Amino acid sequence: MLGERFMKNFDERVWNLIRKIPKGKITTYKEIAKALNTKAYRAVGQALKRNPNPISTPCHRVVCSDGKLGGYGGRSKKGVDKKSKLLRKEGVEIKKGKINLEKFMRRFD
DNA sequence: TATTTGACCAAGA
DNA sequence: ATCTTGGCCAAAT
Repeated sequence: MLGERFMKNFDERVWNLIRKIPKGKITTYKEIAKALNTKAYRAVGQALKRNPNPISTPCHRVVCSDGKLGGYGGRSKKGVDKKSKLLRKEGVEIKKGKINLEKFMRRFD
């Protein structure tokens, strides 16, 4: 994308994508990497952890490819619980700690 | 410059 | 269903 040309670094591209996820939808670390034409799944997680602005960047909408939540605010149980709550409040169903990806995934085609 | 560190992923000795 | 392993890549140390 031409718009991407002016992006500074990897982290910022990740944050920008996340801001596009609407309430009630989620995406995975892998999908983000794919959208950026890279295989840096892990680096995506790191980027979220380094998220400078949790207010404008809804990092709770990013989960693992197997439907499990992944981490939030360091990978404490408490953080994940919070992530779970936020998602439910937005309408995302979570059964047995997992999300139905088919149903809630936001794709970046 | 080199090594270490992850909020990951997929396959399975 | 859970755990281990090797691979992956950018940032931090």
